[in-house]
Amino acid sequence: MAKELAKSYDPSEFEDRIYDFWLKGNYFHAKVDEDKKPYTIVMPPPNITGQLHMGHALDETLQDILIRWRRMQGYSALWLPGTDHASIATEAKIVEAMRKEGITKEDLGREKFLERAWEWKKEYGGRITDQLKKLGSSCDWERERFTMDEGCSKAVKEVFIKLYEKGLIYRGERIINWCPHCCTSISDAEVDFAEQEGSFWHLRYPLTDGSGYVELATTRPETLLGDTAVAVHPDDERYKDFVGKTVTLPIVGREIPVVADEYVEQDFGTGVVKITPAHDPNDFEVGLRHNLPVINVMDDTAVMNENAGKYQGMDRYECRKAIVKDLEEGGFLVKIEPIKHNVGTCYRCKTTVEPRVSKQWFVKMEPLAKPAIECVKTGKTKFIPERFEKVYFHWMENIKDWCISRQLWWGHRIPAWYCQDCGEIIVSADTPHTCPKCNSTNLKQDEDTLDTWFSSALWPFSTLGWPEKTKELEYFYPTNTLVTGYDIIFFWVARMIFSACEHTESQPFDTVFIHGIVRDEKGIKMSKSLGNGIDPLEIIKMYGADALRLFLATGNSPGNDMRFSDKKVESCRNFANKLWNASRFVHMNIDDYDVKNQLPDDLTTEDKWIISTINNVAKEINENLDKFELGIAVQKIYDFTWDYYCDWYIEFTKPRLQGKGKDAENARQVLVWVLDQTLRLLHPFMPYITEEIWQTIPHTGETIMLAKYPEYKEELNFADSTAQMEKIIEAIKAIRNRRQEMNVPPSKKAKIYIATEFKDTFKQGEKFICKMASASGVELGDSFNLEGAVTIVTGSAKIYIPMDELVDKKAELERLNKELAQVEKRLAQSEGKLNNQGFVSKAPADVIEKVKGQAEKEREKIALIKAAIEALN
RNA sequence: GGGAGCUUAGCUCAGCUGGGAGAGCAUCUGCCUUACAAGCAGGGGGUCACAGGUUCGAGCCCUGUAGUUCCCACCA
Repeated sequence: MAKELAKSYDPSEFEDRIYDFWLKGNYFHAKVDEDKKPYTIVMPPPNITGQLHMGHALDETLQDILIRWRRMQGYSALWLPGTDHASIATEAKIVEAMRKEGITKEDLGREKFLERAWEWKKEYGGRITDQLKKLGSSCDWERERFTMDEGCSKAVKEVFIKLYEKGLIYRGERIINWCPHCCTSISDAEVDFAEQEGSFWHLRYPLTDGSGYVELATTRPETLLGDTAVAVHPDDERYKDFVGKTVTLPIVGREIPVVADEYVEQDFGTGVVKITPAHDPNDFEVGLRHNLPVINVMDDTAVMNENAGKYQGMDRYECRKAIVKDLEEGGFLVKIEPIKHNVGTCYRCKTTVEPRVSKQWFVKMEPLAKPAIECVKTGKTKFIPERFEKVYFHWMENIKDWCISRQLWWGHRIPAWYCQDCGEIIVSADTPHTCPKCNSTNLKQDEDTLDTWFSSALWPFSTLGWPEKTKELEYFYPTNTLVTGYDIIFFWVARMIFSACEHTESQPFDTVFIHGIVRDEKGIKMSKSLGNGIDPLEIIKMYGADALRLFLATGNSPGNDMRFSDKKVESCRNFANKLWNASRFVHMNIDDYDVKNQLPDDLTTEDKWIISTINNVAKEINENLDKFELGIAVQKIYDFTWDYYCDWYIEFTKPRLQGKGKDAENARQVLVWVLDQTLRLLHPFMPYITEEIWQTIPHTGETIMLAKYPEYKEELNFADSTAQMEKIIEAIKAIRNRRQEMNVPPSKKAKIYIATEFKDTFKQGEKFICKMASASGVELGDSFNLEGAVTIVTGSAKIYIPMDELVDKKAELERLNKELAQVEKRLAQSEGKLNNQGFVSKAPADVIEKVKGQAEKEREKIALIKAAIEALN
């Protein structure tokens, strides 16, 4: 550790060194310690394909603040890190790399492909965690996990089998969202709706008996090939006679029934809907109700299949064009109407999703959702801010079954085998060798893997050893705080809650602390495609991790988005520099002495004032942090450091430090003690700079990370001294103000006369007034009669500055009159309240007292100003 | 269609349970005062979107309106 501080603040000089120091000291490691209370955060695992972005930086910063704070408070604070295998994203990356080599997944085969994937993971999977370290994240790296490691895989199998045996996992033919690009099913949550320009093709389907036709409209004419009915509303008078008849499907020539179904809205369009059960979720339901055949007309890549007749082999959009052309030629096309409509797209690749009937595995959600709703309703888990609970309830209460199978190779393979002889399904953790039903050995495992979120849903407990009853699980679980963005409440938070309720009979965490997203300077969401992302690592290089962290913590309120701003990060860096220089000042004054980091017995008024102030700040900060008001908390330390410690206290010590005796020694001790407290308060927010400085000042302990977090102590509360110092500061400010208004150069000193009843207070403040308000001397008295002096009135004193030659009498009168008007206005307000019966009878006593006091002061001030005006005239 | 957030200084935003509006940046003025010009001191700048209501008292609570952002559902 450095013994002295460099001349200027250069975070790049020490941040990496400090992080290594922490790692070497093993300070991030949380032990099962029955003498301490546990505090646990599991990190939302970033994708192994990920690159650190501002969203991570925010998420990590908030978690690190909480964990460092609790650790300093004496908790056994565990921040458990890890990464997610991200099946779709990772598989896509590897397939893409292979494509460049000219090979496909199929060329390679499953095993070889997985070998490659694991190679890739080995090579790049740690990149994101290395980047997290730059932020100063104090995660317990010894406990780092991966969603596909042995333990997590075991948990996944356990859960799958448990749910299957309970009948909560089933396999069935349902309509699902299919991504033709990723070639896999995706869950409802993974579909993004995007508004697109499209068309309404109005078509005529002739009645088979030749008695006319029905007109209907579609946005996807190519699905006509899979139509198995047209539907009308049962009450629709217009089509009453049509129900039961058949129409002949244009081009195809298939005879399909006209059915009546409540699903159809009479008022929309013509009131007739074509029914394509294989390619539309609503139509699928209609099909079930009317026993309609399901004709799938596309293959995995959305290319028309053998059921598409002459269109076979065409891409769905090619087919659309061809069909429209044929319909037009056949006289079936009435008109084309341009429309804007929402189209489902794959959240990973943005390809338009094709709804499609397919055999998949599902989780039956309703029985799982119930306890999960209860969990939040009863407050076992609460959201911060609370409004997100509404979002959560709405989703949970309207939940549909979860499609969990994916046609991918990278992921947890579904632990189900099919007997090739009798069709029996065997779900088992270990590979079965014979069919329990027919004893056949001809078994084949399901080819599919599970949705990535299936394993992430178990993260809070699978990472602690579940299903084993480990001592870690016993001690650290349920976890305390989950910190994440509102954008993954459905994907992840909700699923963790119902999984925990089902499998651990407990909430996974007691608080979900939700934050917003970091937007760019213009308020636009940062995205790869727009190229407006800002790389946190670049910002760290430029300003330091502490500055970035301070920026992310400041001005950020729970659940709200924030804008990135270079300027703000810069001003945060400036704050770091301020702290750095204040510390250098302290060093200048202690390095040649043997200074103890403890408070002396005899404290001056200003010592008591600064001690009392930071003592109360500590109290408020702990309260704010308890309520997850991180932004407010850090603002208070910022203000204390800059506005109290630097601007005033350090200045107060300067005259004392000139001296040699006990007073100077005491000042040195208080300077160090308050700096130490400040560094501790600030440490969770700005860990690097606080450690770097702390190591250079007198301290006990190895690291500030394990120093006790300051808390309020009654014996350090000095209300009287605080009131006294406030009087002096008010006077200094008032004098400075007047001097500047009159353009008096700082070099010109003037004697100050103070008429006050608080003579002791101002006697003590004399040296400060001289130094900080450019006074050559101070004279105290009950009243002064000074011709041509400038008069300043504060709440506790009347101050005169005799500077005849500088006083512009007219301007001075003007100023005094202006001030008089202001104070009179104030007084009118105060008196208005006091004369108001309602106020006097209903307002709380302390408020009434306060207003009375104000009115009193205002009257005094008015009298003084009037006297000053009198004197000038 | 349903729901949520936001609207406060020129800009970006804080403002915790209702009790005399704040910060950073920008701007203006004066300062190289030996920790710091990444700084010091001081100033100017606000009908807290609008309209009602509750209250002794509203930036804060209630109702409505407008603008704006987002989420959910999805209509063929």
